[in-house]
Amino acid sequence: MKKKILISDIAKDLGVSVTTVSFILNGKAKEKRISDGLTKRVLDHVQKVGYKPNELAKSLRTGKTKIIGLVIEDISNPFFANIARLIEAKAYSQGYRIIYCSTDNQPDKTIELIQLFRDRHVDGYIITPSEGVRDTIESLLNSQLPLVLFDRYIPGLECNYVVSDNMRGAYDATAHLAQQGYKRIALVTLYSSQTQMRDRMNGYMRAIDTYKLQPYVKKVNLGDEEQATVNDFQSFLEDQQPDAVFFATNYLAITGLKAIQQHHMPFPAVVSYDDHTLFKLFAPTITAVSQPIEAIADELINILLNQLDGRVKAPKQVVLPSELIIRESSQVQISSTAS
Amino acid sequence: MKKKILISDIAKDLGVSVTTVSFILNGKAKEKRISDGLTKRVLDHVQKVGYKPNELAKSLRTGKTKIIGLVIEDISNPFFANIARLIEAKAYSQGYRIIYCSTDNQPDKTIELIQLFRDRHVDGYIITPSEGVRDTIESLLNSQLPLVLFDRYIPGLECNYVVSDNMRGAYDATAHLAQQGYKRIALVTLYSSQTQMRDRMNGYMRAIDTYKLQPYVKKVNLGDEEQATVNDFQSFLEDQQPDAVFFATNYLAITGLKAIQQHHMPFPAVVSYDDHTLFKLFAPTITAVSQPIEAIADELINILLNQLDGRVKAPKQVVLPSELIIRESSQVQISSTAS
DNA sequence: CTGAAAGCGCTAACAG
DNA sequence: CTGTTAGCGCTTTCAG
Repeated sequence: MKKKILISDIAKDLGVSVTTVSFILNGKAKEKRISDGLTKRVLDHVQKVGYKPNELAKSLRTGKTKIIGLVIEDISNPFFANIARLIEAKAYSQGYRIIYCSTDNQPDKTIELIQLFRDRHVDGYIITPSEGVRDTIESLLNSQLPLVLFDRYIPGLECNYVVSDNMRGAYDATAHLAQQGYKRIALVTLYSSQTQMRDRMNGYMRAIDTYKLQPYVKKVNLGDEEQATVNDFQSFLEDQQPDAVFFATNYLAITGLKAIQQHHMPFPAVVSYDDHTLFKLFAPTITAVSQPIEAIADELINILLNQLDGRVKAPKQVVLPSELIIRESSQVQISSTAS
Repeated sequence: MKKKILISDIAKDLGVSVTTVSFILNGKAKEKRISDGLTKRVLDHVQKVGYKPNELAKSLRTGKTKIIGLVIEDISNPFFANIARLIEAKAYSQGYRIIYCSTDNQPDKTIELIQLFRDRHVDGYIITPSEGVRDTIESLLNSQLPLVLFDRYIPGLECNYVVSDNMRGAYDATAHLAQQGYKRIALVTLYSSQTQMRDRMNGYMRAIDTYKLQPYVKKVNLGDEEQATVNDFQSFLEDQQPDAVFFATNYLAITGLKAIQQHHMPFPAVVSYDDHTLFKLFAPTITAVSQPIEAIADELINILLNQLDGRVKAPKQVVLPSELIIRESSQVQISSTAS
């Protein structure tokens, strides 16, 4: 069961040179005009003795690792986990593996992780950039490393990315609430000037303008303890008495729902950016802006693979539409506590 | 920005030998009696020019990759994603990276993935074994590779594992339902003879015996399309008219809840094995058997690190208690459709 | 078609 | 304390 067979062993076994074996193993038999008979003989023997080339040596020699580095905000967030899952499947079918780390959206950690992947010579990068990593990304770009950002991008940086149409999604969500007759529509978002948050804010504001409403914005810290955030929400709800709340991410929505339920306050209308498996099971079911997860994953991996194949392309920047899935939580009229 | 600096470059720069530099870089300065002055000089210079050793070459040379292979059923399942998250953090702090793949619980894929990791010379393995992978695991064991299984184990195989006390958890859940006065308590589980499923079944049956009830068991296929499973559930519910249902996994519970809601049937009592962030927000809130995720992750990584450190240990088999979190869904008395 | 041989960059005997 | 050097296992010129 020892895996000690070397390419030289199999060359010796068959009385041929390692070069020949190497060529055959790397599919260059035809190109190098090696006879079909020999090719088959080698392949059969390799199969029989179960020889597996040492990928490490291969990588050292070729500079290719066949590994993609996935630098993601948080793998335990269903949105990211689902994307990771889809990317993994695609990558796998192309012979690439995934190595990943979660950044918690902390710049230091993100920078360190990217460096780590770089030390490990991953072939390509898929990254959700946190704030303050522009230099690091630029350095990757300068080194011509295949790279694609997602969920958010870095303004002004010529770079592949795949994001959803956050502005439009947020506009649609807010407009929908306005059309339902809600007057005090609040936005709950993060302290963050990343593009996805900024765009959701802008979409919200545009709808507020369109419908001539007043904005009510609550910002919270991503890192805070959940119960603190819950309390924070509750005082916001009490102070501002919104009759509808648009949450800028699904974990904000979840925390918000906790706040609402724990306090047994009148249930405001609710819309979440990002859907969640269970939102359709809630009572009431939760209206959500659903990002096209599959399309995002597809674009990501395609862009990256194209780069990896050396088809050097101009930066590709993809903005995919989100879909507003209207459920009960934005239609219940029981709670118009509007002034 | 080119990262082309070699260890020989820095040796040359400083007029010392590569050995010296290598020793210093690997923390063997003291051991090799290299002067503090020189050590500092080297370290400073390395810092200054930003030299990073090529990890690939290092790995090829030492046989260590500092990578842990995580072979998991499905990274998009919150239970696994959360464990992955915790493992990642621990591993990271010890200088290990994670490389992962999802198996969908398919034997072929699992075997292939393990082989892949092996080719890549990962230093250790954390695996949720699917059925039919005994030989592969044994081969890993024979090769003395650090390895720990979790969520389920392979009966009769002397091997590290970390699981929760599935039997007890299932017993507690079922007993709780019985104590609440439910008479027709159904178990919804998978077609699977893996240990975790088998033990949950056994726990259920023991409670059924204890309380002298009749068992009602529904098995479904993991791979089926969700809507098919939903329909399947519905006919089961109609046929058997259980007044309580114990779901053997949280995704079964979620699918089950969909079935119940879509059909607007009387809401039976519900308990889920595995908790879920949103279960406490449901109406009714969902009673669940909660696995000690942090403890599981801790044990996993500790066992693995101990092995990686060469502290060869006798196989360690850890069974952690689960906790029954009683919420509304197992107490609502509105729907005792008991015969 | 095939073989010899030069590395990829680093570690660690071994010999000063 | 330090330098020389032999590989780790594989790919890939460059000559046959």
